[in-house]
Formats: sequence, structure tokens, C-alpha cells
Amino acid sequence: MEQKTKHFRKRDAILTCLRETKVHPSADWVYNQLKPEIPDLSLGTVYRNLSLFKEQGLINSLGTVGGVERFDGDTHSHVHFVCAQCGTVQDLEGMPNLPSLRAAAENDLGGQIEGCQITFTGACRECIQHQNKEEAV
Amino acid sequence: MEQKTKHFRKRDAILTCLRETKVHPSADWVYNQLKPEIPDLSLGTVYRNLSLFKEQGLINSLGTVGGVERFDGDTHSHVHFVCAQCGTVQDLEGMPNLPSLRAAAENDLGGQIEGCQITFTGACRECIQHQNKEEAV
DNA sequence: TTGTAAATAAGAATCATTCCCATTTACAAT
DNA sequence: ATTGTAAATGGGAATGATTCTTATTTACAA
Repeated sequence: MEQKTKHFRKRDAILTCLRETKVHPSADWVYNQLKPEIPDLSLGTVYRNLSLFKEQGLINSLGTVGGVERFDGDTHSHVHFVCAQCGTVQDLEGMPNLPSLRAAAENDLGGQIEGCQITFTGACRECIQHQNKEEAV
Repeated sequence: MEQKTKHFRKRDAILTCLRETKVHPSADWVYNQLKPEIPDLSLGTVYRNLSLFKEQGLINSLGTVGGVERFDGDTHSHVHFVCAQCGTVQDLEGMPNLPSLRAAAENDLGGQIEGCQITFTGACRECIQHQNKEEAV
């Protein structure tokens, strides 16, 4: 019974992991993150639960980056920036006018809007710095 | 030489196909659309050229819908609506404040912004109507 | 202790996308 | 016209993320 203290639902561990990180991870990242503390964790379980959380609205999907789906445990309305080179995702705060944008969209559409996703792409600061170094050689 | 008139680069056919439709198609859709008039077209060629166009900025990718990448031959700045049920994509016109949004993002970021993608999700008019019919039974 | 429904592990299956290489095409030089 | 050659392509194999299947394990209540 020494497991009792360390034992928790894997489901909870996956959700907690997602909520505690800001890297907007993939399923595989979550799996590798948890594997050391939960050695008998299966990748299928990570996929299954992420998919479940998504249905329940507990997390959001950012869509795919480089062919791999990325998730966000922070469901409050915000904007993302994705570096096209390294795949890093960061949050952008202080975006104005999001509600007015949604209102305008609702106005233009015959359907029912449920969600909105705003993603900027480009090159992050680190990738730009690395490029500059290479060019200097 | 009777091919001469009908012959054009497959590359051109793919780009034209994408520019003439508003369905924001997948690679597979483009392939099936062109196959009757170009029987020896290969799916690999469609993927290869779409990928090339994307690099060259001739087309945009909308990301994946239901696990399949969707493309847009219309590169002018606009907003999309994706029906989560049937996967239909439509353009939303008349969105205000997009430039101010980008300016705010640029301000908040240490990197270089190159693109912006705004996507609303929900249920399109047709899917809502179908649901209502079913509920009435 | 037992029944049972949910959760899981492990690995097979699926399927969109990419890769590889032999062949074909376009086009310029001869 | 012929030839050379670099780009484009077809076809099919390879890849890899994701989903599915099934037997097993767990939690928990009776």
C-alpha cells in the first residue's frame, strides 16, 4: 500500500501537467514529461484524455504545428504567436477589440459561433538572434 | 501532337483550381477535382505543388480540419469560419480592426510577425437546420 | 469477497503526408 | 532534327501522428 500516497488518476496528472506549463505542448511532450513519475503511463492514455478534455472544454487545441497537435490548458480568451522556425508558442496579452471582432463575425454569419482562435506566425526573438549569429560568420 | 492544346503544366492547373474555388479544399479534393481532365495526375504532385505555393506565398494554409490540411487560394487578409460538424469553411468579410490587432501584437512581442490567422468555429447554418429537423422527429 | 463499470497498457491499424527514384517533359544549345 | 540537362512528375514505399481494439487492472459499491 505504499502506492497509496503516490497514486492518483493518470487523467488528473495529464490535466495538471497541461495546466502547469506554458509551452502549449503536444501529446508526446506530456507523455515524456509524466513518464518518469508514472512509469506505466501509456501514450494512448494521453491522447484519449486530451481528446476528452477537449470535448469537455477543459482545454483548447491550437491546431497543428509542424504536423503535431498542440494543446493549451489555459482556456481564457487570448492570442497566440507561433514561431514558424522552432515551433515555440507564446501567449500575447493585451489584445484589444476581441469582443467587437466576434460581434462583427456573428453579424456576417448565418450560423452559431462557439469559439475563436487568433494566431500570429513569424520568427521568435531567439530564432532571429541565432540567424544573426550565423550570418555574421 | 493533339495534346498541345490541352496540355498545360500540372502545376498551373493546381494553382488555378485552388483560385477558382471557395471551398478551401484539401489536397485530396484538388486531386479528385483535376483527375478527370488530367488522368495521369498524381496525388504526390498535388502535395508537392501545394507545399511549394505555400512557401512562395501564392496560397495560404488554414491548418487542419478533422486531421486534413486545408488551403486557400485567396491570400488577401480575411477571416474564416469553420463548421466543427461538417468541416465547411467560409470567408467572413467586413472584419474591423485587424490592423490595430496586429500592431498590438507586434508591440507585445520580441519577434517578427509575418502572418495572422483568425478562425471562428461553430455550427454552420445548414448543420443547425439539419439538427432541428432531427429533433422534430 | 464479489460484481461491475470505468480506466488503462500495449500494440496493431489507419491514414494523411512525405520521400525516393526511375521516367518524362520542357527547353536551350548544337 | 538531335542532344543535353535540369525540372517536373508518377507510382509506390516509408513515415509518423493519431485512433482503435482487446485483454487487463483499478476503484468502488454491494
